[in-house]
Formats: sequence, structure tokens, C-alpha cells
Amino acid sequence: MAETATRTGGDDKRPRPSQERRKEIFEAAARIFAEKGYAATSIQDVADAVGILKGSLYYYIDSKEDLLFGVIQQAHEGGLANLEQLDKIEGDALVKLRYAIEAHLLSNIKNIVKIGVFFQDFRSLSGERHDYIVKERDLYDQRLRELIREGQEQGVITRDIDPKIASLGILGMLNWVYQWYTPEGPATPEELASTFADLILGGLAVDEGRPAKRRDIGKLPEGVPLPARQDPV
Amino acid sequence: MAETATRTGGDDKRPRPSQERRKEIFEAAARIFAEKGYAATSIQDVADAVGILKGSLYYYIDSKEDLLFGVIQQAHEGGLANLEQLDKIEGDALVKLRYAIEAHLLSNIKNIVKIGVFFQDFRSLSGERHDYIVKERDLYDQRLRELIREGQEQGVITRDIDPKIASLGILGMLNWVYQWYTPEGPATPEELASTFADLILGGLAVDEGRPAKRRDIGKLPEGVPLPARQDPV
DNA sequence: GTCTATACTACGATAGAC
DNA sequence: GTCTATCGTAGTATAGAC
Repeated sequence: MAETATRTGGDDKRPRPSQERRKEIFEAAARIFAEKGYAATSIQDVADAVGILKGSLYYYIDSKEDLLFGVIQQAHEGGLANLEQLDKIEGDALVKLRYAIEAHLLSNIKNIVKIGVFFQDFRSLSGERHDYIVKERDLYDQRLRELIREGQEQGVITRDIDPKIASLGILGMLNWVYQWYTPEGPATPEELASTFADLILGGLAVDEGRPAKRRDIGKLPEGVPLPARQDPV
Repeated sequence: MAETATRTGGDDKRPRPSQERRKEIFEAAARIFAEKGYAATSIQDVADAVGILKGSLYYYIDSKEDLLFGVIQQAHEGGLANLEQLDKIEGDALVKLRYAIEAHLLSNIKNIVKIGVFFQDFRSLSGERHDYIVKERDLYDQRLRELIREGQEQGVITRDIDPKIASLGILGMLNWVYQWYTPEGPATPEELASTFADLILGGLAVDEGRPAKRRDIGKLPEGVPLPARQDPV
């Protein structure tokens, strides 16, 4: 709890120089990991990017994996904030679901670099750290599933669709963005968020006027062959 | 064109021993790449898996990247077949879209191991090979987009939704499966395929009985804060 | 906090015997 | 077609000077 010698005062919010360097290092790591992948990135690459020698990096970290874990943790924190907000929303499950979708997508785009590292490379974390991240990710899926089930009980979401499957589909749609999003793309993050929400809510919302079961929309003619099972590997 | 000494006859369909070994090697590589990632996999790992020494692998390949390219090409071929089938379907854009979704998902699951390698590691391909794969992937997206636009012109798909954005969302939903699918999961591939198609078609199909614009489903109350832009990295 | 210098290991790839 | 043996490189991480 003792102040370090470099601290200037009790209420000084500015980070100490060493903290700025730390931040710089992790942000460089995030950028390079996102571009080439964690395993293909060397400590040398990161050191070069911040302009110090690779040996000097070990003043800030104990191992290369510390860099990865730091980046992934930051990516994860962005997502957590959305879950907390969700419980403050007033409205039925459809309103909450729209919020969850738009907030998740916007936050994925806001942190696109770190999110890319998260999804590409969290497998490279070892034992304990890996399990921790997987557990947190599952929490997110659980909450989404629950929300859809609530909507079904409220009678605003169709019972045609299994909440488990729907939530996996929704997450795929929202998490895939790191594969294609660039700020130069034709749509703004807000447009993307609204459109994805429109698409999902249109698919889930109960609509008294809808004449057909969803399964009958675009029903395939008899005898159309679909790919059979099993991986030839 | 000359027969090799090990060939037994002209109409012998069985692969020569060397071809079986080749296949075995690429399948082992696919499995290990999918599990640990390409960059984190060593030639040694693959050699161990097939029970030969690492030097011996170079009888079959010129470089480690040949293994990756082989696996990714096989993954890609599975997808191509679906596009060809699509043009033979009779029906409106909704029917074709349902086919495209179900076939794409089933084929992703069928080739889940190689598809995982495709999406995780195609970035590790160098120059020419990388560009080739990216170009082929874009073709797929183009076709889907076109299909949605057709549906809008036929009046069976809502004009509320931008085909570009919708196709990216759909592909995300379908391609994300490699992140979570296991044969032990609660749903069969066919159930997953139908449900995803139901969800998407329900979201896109024009429905005269639907009272509200999609944008109004679950409309957020005024003043609810959504995440702001820009990556803090 | 960054540098020089280096220990140690693992990797991709090749040459040539069998 | 697989083996033995090895070359050259590049990687993570550490020790100790400044």
C-alpha cells in the first residue's frame, strides 16, 4: 500500500511513466497478435514495435503468454460491461434482446483488435487461464439463452425455435465481425448493429399476423439432396 | 502417363499405398492444426501422429505450408459443391436461400475439422495462396448477397434489410459453428440447419400480416446508452 | 528501465545411406 | 519410402552491467 517514489501525489490520476510504457507494450502486442496470430508473433516483433530490445520486455512480463492473457482479459472486460447494463433496461424480453445485440456488436467493433486476438488465440492460453476464459464466455451464452426463454414465457418470442440453438446462432453473427469488419466498410457500426438486431428480432418475434410456421418459409421441394454427415477426415 | 510398378491394373480404384499414406498425413495434419493451430504445430507433431520420422515427411511435401494449403483446399472444395447445387434448385429466392443455409451448415459440420483449420489459419498462407483463398471466399458471399437481392425483387424478402449486411450476418452464424460444435451436443446437424434457416428466413421473409417495421420490434426506450466507438488500443 | 551478452532449446529443411 | 545425421536459424528466457 506504500506510495512508490515516482508517485507525485495522492489524487494524481495520470499514470506513472512505467504504466504508460506497460500500456504501450500491450497495445502493440494486441495489434501484432491480431495481424499475424499469437504463435507466429515473436517477442522480438513486439520489442521492435515499441522500440526497445527484446530482453527489456521481461522487465514488464514474465513470459510471452502474459502478453496474450493481458490482451484477452481487456477484450473480455469490454463485454462484461454490457451484461451489467442489460439488467438495468426497462422493457420486455424483445427490448432487452435488442439492447444485448446492439451493445454486443458495438462493443465488439469498438474493441475489434483485442476481440480478434481473443477469438483467434485464446486456445493458446495454458490450463488455468484457458479454463477461466472459457467459463466466462459460457456465462455470456447462458444469459442470452435465458433472455430468449423469458421472451417465450412472456409470449413475445416464438416457441418454434430452440433458445440454445438461437443463442449460438446470434453469437456467431455478432462475433464473426472480427473476420470482416474494417472502418472503411460501407456501413457504420450503428447501422450494422441495427440491421443485425432487425434480422434477429424479425426472426424471433411472435407475430399474430404471420400465417405460416417458420419451418414452412421457403420449404424445400421433396427430394432435394442435402450434404450427408460425417467428416471424411 | 506410364503406369508405376506398384499399380496392379488399369481399372483398379484402390489408391496406391503411397496415396494412402499421403491421405493419412494430411488428415493427421488437419486434426493437429485444428487442435493447436498451424503455427503452434511442428512437423514433428505430424510425423509422430503417423508414426514416421520428421525428415521422412519431406518425401511427401516440400514445406510445412504445403500441409496447411492441402487441408484448406479440401475444406474449400466441400463448400463449392453447394454453390453448384444451388443453381439446380427450383423455386423462389426463399427456397433457394433455405437450401443455401441448410447445405452450408451441414457441409461445415461434415467437414468440421478442416473448416476449423480454414477459418483459424488461412491467414498463415503466403502471398498467392492466401489471395486465392480469399477470392474464393468472397465469391460465396457475393452469391448469397445476390440471392437476397433477388428475393427483394421478387417481393418475398423485406427491403428493410441491406443484403450486404444480411449476408455477412448469415455467414457469421453459419461459419461460427466450428467454434462450438461437437457431435456430443444436444442437437443433430439437421436440427441445427433447420433452426438456423427458420431464424434467418423468419427475419427476412416479407409477411403481409406483420404490423410493424422490423426496426420497431423491441424498440429501445429513449436515452439508453450504447457503447461508443473507437478501439482504445 | 534499458542495455549487452548469452544459455538453451526447438524448429524447418536437406543429404545421403539403406 | 523411411532412416540417420546434421546444418542453420530463430525462438524464449535469463544474468548482470549501466
